[in-house]
Amino acid sequence: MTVSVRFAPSPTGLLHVGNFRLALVNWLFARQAGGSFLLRLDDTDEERSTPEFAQAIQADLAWAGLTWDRLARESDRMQRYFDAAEKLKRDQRLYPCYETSEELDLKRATLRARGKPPIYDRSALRLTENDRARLEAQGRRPHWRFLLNHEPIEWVDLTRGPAHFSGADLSDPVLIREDGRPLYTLSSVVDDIDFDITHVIRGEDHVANTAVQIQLWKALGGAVPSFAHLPLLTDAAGQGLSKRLGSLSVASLRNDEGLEAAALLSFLARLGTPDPIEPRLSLQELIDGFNLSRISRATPKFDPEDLKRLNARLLHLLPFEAVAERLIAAGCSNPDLVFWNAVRPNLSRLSDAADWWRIAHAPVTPTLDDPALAAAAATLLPPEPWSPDTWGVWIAAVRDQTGVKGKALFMPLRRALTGREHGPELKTVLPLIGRGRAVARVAGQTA
RNA sequence: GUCCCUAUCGUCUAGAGGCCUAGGACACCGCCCUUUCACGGCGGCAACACGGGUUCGAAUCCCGUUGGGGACGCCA
Repeated sequence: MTVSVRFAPSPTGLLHVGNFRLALVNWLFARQAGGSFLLRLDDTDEERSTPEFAQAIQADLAWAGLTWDRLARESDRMQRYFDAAEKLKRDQRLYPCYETSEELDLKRATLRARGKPPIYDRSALRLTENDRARLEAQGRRPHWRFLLNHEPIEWVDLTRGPAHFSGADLSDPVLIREDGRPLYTLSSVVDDIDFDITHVIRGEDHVANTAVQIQLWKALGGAVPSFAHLPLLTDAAGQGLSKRLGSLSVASLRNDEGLEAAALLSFLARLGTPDPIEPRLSLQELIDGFNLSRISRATPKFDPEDLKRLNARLLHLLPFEAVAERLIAAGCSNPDLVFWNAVRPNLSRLSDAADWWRIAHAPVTPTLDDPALAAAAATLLPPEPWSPDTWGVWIAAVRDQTGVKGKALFMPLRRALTGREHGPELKTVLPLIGRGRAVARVAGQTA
Protein backbone atom coordinates (compact mmCIF):
# COMPACT_ATOMS: atom_id res chain seq x y z
CA MET A 1 0.00 0.00 0.00
CA THR A 2 1.44 3.33 -1.05
CA VAL A 3 1.42 5.92 1.67
CA SER A 4 -0.69 8.90 0.77
CA VAL A 5 -1.18 11.94 2.97
CA ARG A 6 -2.73 15.33 2.59
CA PHE A 7 -2.39 18.79 4.03
CA ALA A 8 -5.75 20.52 3.93
CA PRO A 9 -5.68 24.16 4.96
CA SER A 10 -8.67 26.41 4.43
CA PRO A 11 -7.65 29.54 2.54
CA THR A 12 -9.29 31.85 5.05
CA GLY A 13 -6.07 33.35 6.34
CA LEU A 14 -2.31 33.14 6.32
CA LEU A 15 -0.59 29.94 7.33
CA HIS A 16 0.70 30.13 10.89
CA VAL A 17 3.48 28.05 12.35
CA GLY A 18 1.05 25.53 13.80
CA ASN A 19 -0.51 24.72 10.41
CA PHE A 20 2.86 24.83 8.79
CA ARG A 21 4.21 22.28 11.24
CA LEU A 22 1.39 19.93 10.28
CA ALA A 23 2.22 20.47 6.62
CA LEU A 24 5.86 19.64 7.35
CA VAL A 25 5.05 16.53 9.37
CA ASN A 26 2.76 15.24 6.64
CA TRP A 27 5.36 16.02 4.02
CA LEU A 28 8.20 14.35 5.90
CA PHE A 29 6.03 11.32 6.56
CA ALA A 30 5.17 11.01 2.87
CA ARG A 31 8.69 11.57 1.61
CA GLN A 32 10.23 9.15 4.05
CA ALA A 33 7.76 6.48 2.99
CA GLY A 34 8.15 7.26 -0.68
CA GLY A 35 4.49 8.18 -0.71
CA SER A 36 2.56 11.10 -2.08
CA PHE A 37 1.58 14.43 -0.60
CA LEU A 38 -1.69 16.10 -1.57
CA LEU A 39 -2.29 19.78 -1.03
CA ARG A 40 -6.02 20.20 -0.65
CA LEU A 41 -7.55 23.63 -0.36
CA ASP A 42 -10.62 23.36 1.82
CA ASP A 43 -12.50 26.27 0.36
CA THR A 44 -16.10 25.23 0.80
CA ASP A 45 -16.65 28.21 3.05
CA GLU A 46 -17.36 30.76 0.34
CA GLU A 47 -17.67 33.69 2.68
CA ARG A 48 -14.23 33.37 4.20
CA SER A 49 -12.09 31.67 1.54
CA THR A 50 -10.17 33.83 -0.91
CA PRO A 51 -7.92 33.10 -3.91
CA GLU A 52 -5.33 35.43 -2.38
CA PHE A 53 -5.00 33.32 0.75
CA ALA A 54 -4.87 30.17 -1.38
CA GLN A 55 -1.97 31.74 -3.28
CA ALA A 56 -0.24 32.81 -0.09
CA ILE A 57 -0.42 29.31 1.35
CA GLN A 58 1.11 27.84 -1.78
CA ALA A 59 3.82 30.49 -1.73
CA ASP A 60 4.71 29.64 1.86
CA LEU A 61 4.96 25.94 1.13
CA ALA A 62 6.97 26.51 -2.04
CA TRP A 63 9.33 28.83 -0.19
CA ALA A 64 10.07 26.03 2.26
CA GLY A 65 10.44 23.43 -0.46
CA LEU A 66 7.40 21.46 0.63
CA THR A 67 6.37 20.32 -2.82
CA TRP A 68 3.04 18.67 -3.45
CA ASP A 69 2.36 15.81 -5.83
CA ARG A 70 -1.29 16.66 -6.23
CA LEU A 71 -3.39 19.76 -5.75
CA ALA A 72 -7.13 19.79 -5.21
CA ARG A 73 -9.75 22.42 -4.47
CA GLU A 74 -12.90 21.37 -2.74
CA SER A 75 -14.81 24.02 -4.64
CA ASP A 76 -14.09 21.99 -7.80
CA ARG A 77 -15.54 18.86 -6.30
CA MET A 78 -18.99 19.86 -5.14
CA GLN A 79 -20.78 17.24 -7.23
CA ARG A 80 -18.88 14.49 -5.45
CA TYR A 81 -20.18 15.74 -2.12
CA PHE A 82 -23.75 15.90 -3.40
CA ASP A 83 -23.42 12.35 -4.72
CA ALA A 84 -22.18 11.20 -1.34
CA ALA A 85 -25.06 12.98 0.38
CA GLU A 86 -27.55 11.26 -1.93
CA LYS A 87 -26.10 7.88 -1.04
CA LEU A 88 -26.41 8.65 2.64
CA LYS A 89 -30.02 9.72 2.16
CA ARG A 90 -30.79 6.49 0.34
CA ASP A 91 -29.23 4.58 3.20
CA GLN A 92 -31.25 6.50 5.79
CA ARG A 93 -28.10 7.97 7.33
CA LEU A 94 -28.86 11.57 6.44
CA TYR A 95 -31.97 13.22 7.80
CA PRO A 96 -33.52 16.63 7.32
CA CYS A 97 -33.73 19.10 10.20
CA TYR A 98 -35.62 22.36 10.34
CA GLU A 99 -34.41 24.10 13.49
CA THR A 100 -33.07 27.58 12.98
CA SER A 101 -29.62 28.53 14.24
CA GLU A 102 -31.28 30.47 17.02
CA GLU A 103 -33.29 27.46 18.10
CA LEU A 104 -30.18 25.31 18.14
CA ASP A 105 -28.30 27.90 20.15
CA LEU A 106 -31.08 27.91 22.68
CA LYS A 107 -31.12 24.11 22.91
CA ARG A 108 -27.39 24.02 23.49
CA ALA A 109 -27.50 26.75 26.08
CA THR A 110 -30.28 24.94 27.94
CA LEU A 111 -28.43 21.65 28.02
CA ARG A 112 -25.26 23.32 29.14
CA ALA A 113 -27.06 25.15 31.91
CA ARG A 114 -28.29 21.79 33.16
CA GLY A 115 -24.75 20.47 33.22
CA LYS A 116 -25.35 18.25 30.23
CA PRO A 117 -23.27 17.99 27.09
CA PRO A 118 -24.79 20.06 24.26
CA ILE A 119 -25.68 17.16 22.00
CA TYR A 120 -28.40 17.47 19.38
CA ASP A 121 -31.58 15.81 20.61
CA ARG A 122 -32.61 14.35 17.25
CA SER A 123 -36.07 15.85 17.50
CA ALA A 124 -36.12 16.19 13.71
CA LEU A 125 -36.26 12.41 13.54
CA ARG A 126 -39.74 12.56 15.08
CA LEU A 127 -41.09 14.84 12.38
CA THR A 128 -43.81 13.24 10.30
CA GLU A 129 -44.25 13.61 6.58
CA ASN A 130 -46.97 16.15 7.29
CA ASP A 131 -44.79 18.11 9.70
CA ARG A 132 -42.11 18.45 7.07
CA ALA A 133 -44.57 19.43 4.37
CA ARG A 134 -45.99 22.11 6.62
CA LEU A 135 -42.52 23.50 7.42
CA GLU A 136 -41.56 23.51 3.76
CA ALA A 137 -44.81 25.29 2.96
CA GLN A 138 -43.75 27.97 5.43
CA GLY A 139 -40.66 28.47 3.34
CA ARG A 140 -38.31 26.54 5.62
CA ARG A 141 -35.48 24.65 3.99
CA PRO A 142 -33.81 21.74 5.78
CA HIS A 143 -30.22 21.22 6.74
CA TRP A 144 -29.14 17.59 6.87
CA ARG A 145 -27.59 15.63 9.71
CA PHE A 146 -25.68 12.38 9.65
CA LEU A 147 -27.27 9.72 11.84
CA LEU A 148 -24.52 8.38 14.08
CA ASN A 149 -24.61 4.82 15.33
CA HIS A 150 -24.55 4.82 19.10
CA GLU A 151 -21.76 2.35 19.44
CA PRO A 152 -18.13 2.44 20.53
CA ILE A 153 -15.73 4.06 18.09
CA GLU A 154 -12.12 3.03 18.38
CA TRP A 155 -8.88 3.54 16.56
CA VAL A 156 -5.20 3.29 17.34
CA ASP A 157 -3.79 6.76 16.99
CA LEU A 158 -0.23 6.91 15.71
CA THR A 159 0.71 9.52 18.29
CA ARG A 160 -1.90 9.12 21.01
CA GLY A 161 -2.21 5.36 21.15
CA PRO A 162 -5.59 3.66 21.59
CA ALA A 163 -8.43 6.15 21.29
CA HIS A 164 -12.06 5.51 22.03
CA PHE A 165 -15.29 7.43 21.88
CA SER A 166 -18.88 6.51 22.30
CA GLY A 167 -21.19 7.46 19.45
CA ALA A 168 -23.76 8.42 22.08
CA ASP A 169 -21.48 11.19 23.38
CA LEU A 170 -21.38 12.88 19.99
CA SER A 171 -23.81 15.11 18.19
CA ASP A 172 -25.15 14.06 14.80
CA PRO A 173 -23.10 16.36 12.59
CA VAL A 174 -24.69 18.63 10.01
CA LEU A 175 -23.34 17.60 6.63
CA ILE A 176 -25.41 19.80 4.34
CA ARG A 177 -26.34 23.37 5.19
CA GLU A 178 -29.74 24.90 4.67
CA ASP A 179 -28.36 26.64 1.57
CA GLY A 180 -27.30 23.28 0.19
CA ARG A 181 -23.59 23.64 0.69
CA PRO A 182 -21.65 20.63 2.01
CA LEU A 183 -19.70 21.01 5.22
CA TYR A 184 -16.17 20.03 6.11
CA THR A 185 -17.12 16.84 7.94
CA LEU A 186 -18.49 15.41 4.70
CA SER A 187 -16.23 16.94 2.07
CA SER A 188 -13.08 15.97 3.90
CA VAL A 189 -14.04 12.31 4.08
CA VAL A 190 -15.24 12.19 0.48
CA ASP A 191 -11.92 13.65 -0.62
CA ASP A 192 -9.86 11.35 1.53
CA ILE A 193 -11.70 8.40 0.02
CA ASP A 194 -11.42 9.65 -3.56
CA PHE A 195 -7.73 10.46 -3.19
CA ASP A 196 -6.94 7.17 -1.47
CA ILE A 197 -5.53 8.84 1.61
CA THR A 198 -3.88 6.26 3.86
CA HIS A 199 -2.79 8.43 6.80
CA VAL A 200 -4.62 11.43 8.18
CA ILE A 201 -2.14 13.48 10.20
CA ARG A 202 -3.74 16.55 11.72
CA GLY A 203 -4.02 18.57 14.92
CA GLU A 204 -5.63 17.18 18.04
CA ASP A 205 -8.41 19.70 17.62
CA HIS A 206 -9.77 17.10 15.20
CA VAL A 207 -10.03 14.07 17.49
CA ALA A 208 -13.77 14.39 17.93
CA ASN A 209 -14.15 14.89 14.19
CA THR A 210 -12.25 11.68 13.64
CA ALA A 211 -14.71 9.78 15.79
CA VAL A 212 -17.69 10.88 13.72
CA GLN A 213 -15.81 10.71 10.45
CA ILE A 214 -14.86 7.09 11.01
CA GLN A 215 -18.57 6.28 10.90
CA LEU A 216 -18.89 8.39 7.79
CA TRP A 217 -16.05 6.55 6.11
CA LYS A 218 -17.80 3.29 6.76
CA ALA A 219 -21.16 4.63 5.65
CA LEU A 220 -19.64 5.77 2.37
CA GLY A 221 -17.90 2.47 1.84
CA GLY A 222 -14.37 3.85 2.09
CA ALA A 223 -11.36 2.24 3.74
CA VAL A 224 -10.76 3.94 7.07
CA PRO A 225 -7.22 5.35 7.07
CA SER A 226 -4.74 5.51 9.93
CA PHE A 227 -4.83 8.59 12.11
CA ALA A 228 -2.30 10.67 13.99
CA HIS A 229 -3.39 13.66 16.03
CA LEU A 230 -0.55 15.93 17.04
CA PRO A 231 -0.78 18.26 20.01
CA LEU A 232 -1.28 21.85 19.00
CA LEU A 233 1.51 24.37 19.46
CA THR A 234 1.05 27.15 21.98
CA ASP A 235 2.84 30.48 22.06
CA ALA A 236 5.68 31.16 24.49
CA ALA A 237 3.15 32.05 27.18
CA GLY A 238 1.30 28.77 26.72
CA GLN A 239 -1.70 30.22 24.92
CA GLY A 240 -3.25 28.45 21.96
CA LEU A 241 -1.85 29.62 18.66
CA SER A 242 -5.04 29.73 16.65
CA LYS A 243 -6.41 32.47 18.86
CA ARG A 244 -3.68 34.96 18.12
CA LEU A 245 -1.45 34.38 15.17
CA GLY A 246 -0.36 37.72 13.73
CA SER A 247 3.39 37.70 13.98
CA LEU A 248 3.42 33.93 14.04
CA SER A 249 2.37 33.63 10.43
CA VAL A 250 4.88 31.97 8.15
CA ALA A 251 4.70 34.99 5.88
CA SER A 252 5.79 37.36 8.62
CA LEU A 253 8.57 35.05 9.78
CA ARG A 254 9.79 34.96 6.22
CA ASN A 255 9.30 38.58 5.20
CA ASP A 256 9.39 40.62 8.39
CA GLU A 257 11.90 38.56 10.35
CA GLY A 258 13.85 37.50 7.30
CA LEU A 259 14.27 33.96 8.60
CA GLU A 260 15.71 31.08 6.63
CA ALA A 261 13.25 28.42 5.49
CA ALA A 262 15.76 25.82 6.65
CA ALA A 263 15.69 27.30 10.16
CA LEU A 264 11.91 27.15 10.39
CA LEU A 265 11.96 23.61 9.05
CA SER A 266 14.72 22.46 11.39
CA PHE A 267 12.91 23.99 14.32
CA LEU A 268 9.44 22.65 13.64
CA ALA A 269 10.62 19.18 12.70
CA ARG A 270 12.14 18.76 16.15
CA LEU A 271 9.99 20.85 18.48
CA GLY A 272 8.07 18.56 20.79
CA THR A 273 10.41 15.63 20.23
CA PRO A 274 13.30 14.43 22.41
CA ASP A 275 15.75 15.11 19.60
CA PRO A 276 18.01 18.15 19.89
CA ILE A 277 16.90 21.09 17.78
CA GLU A 278 19.87 21.57 15.47
CA PRO A 279 20.34 23.45 12.21
CA ARG A 280 19.76 21.16 9.24
CA LEU A 281 20.67 22.54 5.89
CA SER A 282 18.65 20.18 3.75
CA LEU A 283 15.19 18.67 3.76
CA GLN A 284 16.77 15.30 3.15
CA GLU A 285 18.46 15.42 6.56
CA LEU A 286 15.09 16.17 8.10
CA ILE A 287 13.47 13.30 6.21
CA ASP A 288 16.15 10.90 7.39
CA GLY A 289 15.76 11.89 11.02
CA PHE A 290 11.98 11.99 11.03
CA ASN A 291 9.91 9.70 13.21
CA LEU A 292 6.25 10.37 13.88
CA SER A 293 6.29 8.31 17.06
CA ARG A 294 8.86 10.63 18.63
CA ILE A 295 6.39 13.48 18.80
CA SER A 296 5.24 13.98 22.37
CA ARG A 297 1.61 14.05 23.43
CA ALA A 298 2.11 17.19 25.49
CA THR A 299 1.62 20.63 23.94
CA PRO A 300 4.94 22.29 23.14
CA LYS A 301 5.54 26.03 23.32
CA PHE A 302 6.67 27.84 20.23
CA ASP A 303 9.05 30.66 21.14
CA PRO A 304 10.04 32.87 18.18
CA GLU A 305 13.19 33.89 20.07
CA ASP A 306 14.42 30.29 20.01
CA LEU A 307 13.72 30.21 16.30
CA LYS A 308 15.72 33.36 15.71
CA ARG A 309 18.70 31.96 17.57
CA LEU A 310 18.52 28.80 15.52
CA ASN A 311 18.32 30.95 12.41
CA ALA A 312 21.61 32.64 13.37
CA ARG A 313 23.33 29.32 14.07
CA LEU A 314 22.14 27.98 10.75
CA LEU A 315 23.33 31.07 8.92
CA HIS A 316 26.82 30.61 10.35
CA LEU A 317 26.91 27.17 8.77
CA LEU A 318 25.78 28.18 5.29
CA PRO A 319 28.36 27.92 2.49
CA PHE A 320 28.78 30.84 0.14
CA GLU A 321 27.23 29.01 -2.83
CA ALA A 322 24.04 28.56 -0.86
CA VAL A 323 23.56 32.27 -0.33
CA ALA A 324 25.31 34.00 -3.24
CA GLU A 325 22.19 34.78 -5.22
CA ARG A 326 20.23 35.89 -2.22
CA LEU A 327 23.06 38.19 -1.13
CA ILE A 328 22.80 39.90 -4.48
CA ALA A 329 19.05 40.15 -4.12
CA ALA A 330 19.55 41.65 -0.67
CA GLY A 331 21.72 44.43 -2.11
CA CYS A 332 25.26 43.05 -2.08
CA SER A 333 26.04 43.74 -5.74
CA ASN A 334 29.04 41.47 -6.17
CA PRO A 335 29.60 39.28 -3.13
CA ASP A 336 32.40 36.74 -2.94
CA LEU A 337 33.60 34.04 -0.60
CA VAL A 338 35.92 36.38 1.31
CA PHE A 339 33.11 38.80 2.00
CA TRP A 340 30.75 36.04 3.09
CA ASN A 341 33.26 34.41 5.41
CA ALA A 342 34.06 37.78 6.94
CA VAL A 343 30.51 38.84 7.78
CA ARG A 344 28.84 35.48 8.26
CA PRO A 345 29.69 34.97 11.96
CA ASN A 346 28.07 38.30 12.76
CA LEU A 347 24.75 37.72 11.07
CA SER A 348 21.49 36.90 12.74
CA ARG A 349 19.58 37.23 9.49
CA LEU A 350 20.84 37.08 5.94
CA SER A 351 19.64 40.53 4.96
CA ASP A 352 21.97 42.05 7.58
CA ALA A 353 24.85 41.22 5.24
CA ALA A 354 23.76 44.15 3.10
CA ASP A 355 24.74 46.55 5.89
CA TRP A 356 28.28 45.25 5.83
CA TRP A 357 28.33 45.34 2.07
CA ARG A 358 27.54 49.04 2.21
CA ILE A 359 30.20 49.63 4.84
CA ALA A 360 32.73 47.97 2.56
CA HIS A 361 31.59 49.45 -0.72
CA ALA A 362 29.58 52.59 -0.16
CA PRO A 363 30.34 55.92 1.49
CA VAL A 364 30.32 55.89 5.27
CA THR A 365 30.52 58.97 7.42
CA PRO A 366 33.06 58.14 10.13
CA THR A 367 32.93 59.11 13.77
CA LEU A 368 36.22 60.50 15.06
CA ASP A 369 36.57 60.11 18.83
CA ASP A 370 40.29 60.78 18.97
CA PRO A 371 41.49 63.05 16.13
CA ALA A 372 45.16 62.82 17.12
CA LEU A 373 45.06 59.05 17.10
CA ALA A 374 43.20 59.05 13.80
CA ALA A 375 45.72 61.37 12.20
CA ALA A 376 48.60 59.13 13.23
CA ALA A 377 46.72 56.08 12.04
CA ALA A 378 46.11 57.66 8.65
CA THR A 379 49.79 58.22 8.02
CA LEU A 380 50.77 54.75 9.25
CA LEU A 381 48.30 52.80 7.10
CA PRO A 382 50.42 50.25 5.21
CA PRO A 383 50.50 50.25 1.41
CA GLU A 384 48.47 47.70 -0.49
CA PRO A 385 48.23 44.81 -1.20
CA TRP A 386 46.44 44.03 2.02
CA SER A 387 45.90 40.75 3.78
CA PRO A 388 44.28 39.71 7.02
CA ASP A 389 47.63 40.46 8.67
CA THR A 390 47.52 44.12 7.67
CA TRP A 391 45.36 45.08 10.62
CA GLY A 392 47.81 43.67 13.17
CA VAL A 393 50.79 45.36 11.52
CA TRP A 394 49.01 48.67 11.28
CA ILE A 395 47.59 48.76 14.78
CA ALA A 396 50.96 47.80 16.30
CA ALA A 397 52.56 50.71 14.49
CA VAL A 398 49.86 53.10 15.70
CA ARG A 399 50.23 51.82 19.24
CA ASP A 400 54.02 52.24 19.19
CA GLN A 401 53.79 55.79 17.91
CA THR A 402 50.92 57.05 20.07
CA GLY A 403 51.30 54.93 23.16
CA VAL A 404 47.55 54.24 23.08
CA LYS A 405 46.50 50.62 23.51
CA GLY A 406 43.61 48.33 24.24
CA LYS A 407 40.08 49.44 23.65
CA ALA A 408 41.12 53.11 23.47
CA LEU A 409 43.18 52.14 20.47
CA PHE A 410 40.94 49.96 18.38
CA MET A 411 37.50 51.34 19.21
CA PRO A 412 38.13 54.79 17.74
CA LEU A 413 39.53 53.07 14.67
CA ARG A 414 36.53 50.78 14.40
CA ARG A 415 34.17 53.72 14.70
CA ALA A 416 36.15 55.67 12.12
CA LEU A 417 36.34 52.78 9.68
CA THR A 418 32.85 51.36 9.98
CA GLY A 419 30.83 53.95 11.83
CA ARG A 420 29.83 51.23 14.29
CA GLU A 421 30.93 49.78 17.59
CA HIS A 422 30.21 46.16 16.79
CA GLY A 423 30.88 43.91 13.88
CA PRO A 424 33.11 41.27 12.39
CA GLU A 425 36.76 41.23 13.33
CA LEU A 426 38.55 44.27 11.99
CA LYS A 427 41.32 42.18 10.54
CA THR A 428 38.80 40.72 8.13
CA VAL A 429 36.84 43.93 7.61
CA LEU A 430 39.82 46.14 6.83
CA PRO A 431 40.79 44.42 3.56
CA LEU A 432 37.14 44.57 2.51
CA ILE A 433 37.09 48.33 2.88
CA GLY A 434 40.33 48.87 0.99
CA ARG A 435 43.02 51.46 1.46
CA GLY A 436 41.34 54.31 -0.42
CA ARG A 437 38.24 54.42 1.76
CA ALA A 438 40.17 53.55 4.91
CA VAL A 439 42.54 56.48 4.60
CA ALA A 440 39.71 58.89 3.95
CA ARG A 441 37.53 57.60 6.77
CA VAL A 442 40.32 57.72 9.30
CA ALA A 443 40.88 61.27 8.16
CA GLY A 444 37.29 62.03 8.98
CA GLN A 445 35.96 62.17 5.46
CA THR A 446 32.83 60.53 4.19
CA ALA A 447 34.06 57.85 1.85
C1' G B 1 -20.78 22.64 32.44
C1' U B 2 -19.57 17.74 29.68
C1' C B 3 -15.83 14.97 27.11
C1' C B 4 -10.60 14.09 25.37
C1' C B 5 -5.34 14.91 26.06
C1' U B 6 -1.49 16.58 29.25
C1' A B 7 1.95 17.77 33.82
C1' U B 8 10.35 16.21 34.88
C1' C B 9 15.62 21.97 34.75
C1' G B 10 13.68 28.85 32.13
C1' U B 11 12.35 25.93 27.21
C1' C B 12 11.99 21.09 24.18
C1' U B 13 12.41 16.62 26.49
C1' A B 14 14.97 11.26 28.21
C1' G B 15 12.81 8.21 31.81
C1' A B 16 7.91 2.08 30.74
C1' G B 17 9.30 0.03 39.78
C1' G B 18 15.50 -0.64 41.83
C1' C B 19 20.45 0.99 36.31
C1' C B 20 18.33 8.25 38.88
C1' U B 21 23.42 11.23 43.18
C1' A B 22 17.30 12.18 37.35
C1' G B 23 20.43 12.18 31.23
C1' G B 24 20.65 15.36 26.61
C1' A B 25 19.78 19.85 23.66
C1' C B 26 18.67 25.17 23.68
C1' A B 27 18.78 29.39 26.96
C1' C B 28 21.55 31.37 31.11
C1' C B 29 26.31 31.94 33.91
C1' G B 30 31.73 31.33 34.00
C1' C B 31 36.47 30.39 31.67
C1' C B 32 39.47 30.16 27.12
C1' C B 33 40.17 32.37 22.21
C1' U B 34 39.87 37.46 20.76
C1' U B 35 42.98 44.56 21.46
C1' U B 36 35.02 45.45 22.32
C1' C B 37 30.73 42.72 20.56
C1' A B 38 29.78 38.50 17.76
C1' C B 39 31.71 33.59 16.14
C1' G B 40 34.18 29.28 18.06
C1' G B 41 36.07 25.85 22.24
C1' C B 42 35.56 24.13 27.40
C1' G B 43 32.96 24.02 31.97
C1' G B 44 28.91 25.21 35.47
C1' C B 45 23.94 26.33 37.50
C1' A B 46 19.23 24.24 37.02
C1' A B 47 13.56 20.01 37.41
C1' C B 48 10.22 15.03 39.05
C1' A B 49 3.03 20.43 40.36
C1' C B 50 0.43 19.02 45.13
C1' G B 51 -2.07 15.30 48.39
C1' G B 52 -3.19 10.40 49.28
C1' G B 53 -2.42 5.29 48.32
C1' U B 54 0.08 0.33 46.24
C1' U B 55 5.19 -1.67 47.07
C1' C B 56 10.88 -3.85 50.60
C1' G B 57 11.48 0.17 46.98
C1' A B 58 7.76 5.27 43.00
C1' A B 59 9.79 10.50 38.50
C1' U B 60 7.78 5.76 36.87
C1' C B 61 1.56 2.21 38.93
C1' C B 62 -3.58 3.80 41.11
C1' C B 63 -7.02 7.71 43.10
C1' G B 64 -7.88 12.75 43.96
C1' U B 65 -6.60 18.12 43.70
C1' U B 66 -4.61 21.98 40.98
C1' G B 67 -2.62 23.91 36.44
C1' G B 68 -2.23 23.78 30.88
C1' G B 69 -4.21 22.55 25.84
C1' G B 70 -8.28 20.92 22.83
C1' A B 71 -13.46 19.69 21.53
C1' C B 72 -18.64 20.42 22.30
C1' G B 73 -20.80 25.45 15.01
C1' C B 74 -25.80 25.34 9.38
C1' C B 75 -16.47 27.16 10.61
C1' A B 76 -12.52 24.31 8.96
